[in-house]
Amino acid sequence: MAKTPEKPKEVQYSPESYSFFENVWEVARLVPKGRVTSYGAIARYLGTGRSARMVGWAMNAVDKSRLKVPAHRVVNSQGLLTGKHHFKTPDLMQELLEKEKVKVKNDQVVDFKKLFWDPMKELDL
DNA sequence: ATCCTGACTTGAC
DNA sequence: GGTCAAGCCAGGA
Repeated sequence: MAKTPEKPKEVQYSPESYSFFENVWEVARLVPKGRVTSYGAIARYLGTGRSARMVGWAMNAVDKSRLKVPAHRVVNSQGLLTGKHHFKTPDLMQELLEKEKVKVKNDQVVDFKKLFWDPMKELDL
């Protein structure tokens, strides 16, 4: 299957699943070393579907929550380090990735497709 | 309360 | 391969 067109299904935005941010952090923390994932993948895994922006927002909240989340392993669907500018230093994200043997060229993850870690595929396997 | 912005994604042109 | 516009929801002014 190439891909699923779409199917938002029911968005579980119940008071119970209000821990959206926590879920994001949890999933992000599950990303293996040397792998990367995308905001949309996490969002979809959580069932939010198109609200991938909130994932990024959750990352911003990470710093506030003092939780240890490898935000550098989360990039956009293109494999571009869009969030690098929000790190302590703009180059920190790339350095962290390179430290994990992830090659980054021109703010873009090399072999992103290969290193891509899909929570839905890996966790729901 | 409204309005604007944003670490995004996808479809259409 | 590009660019443009719309959908998404939470926070800050």
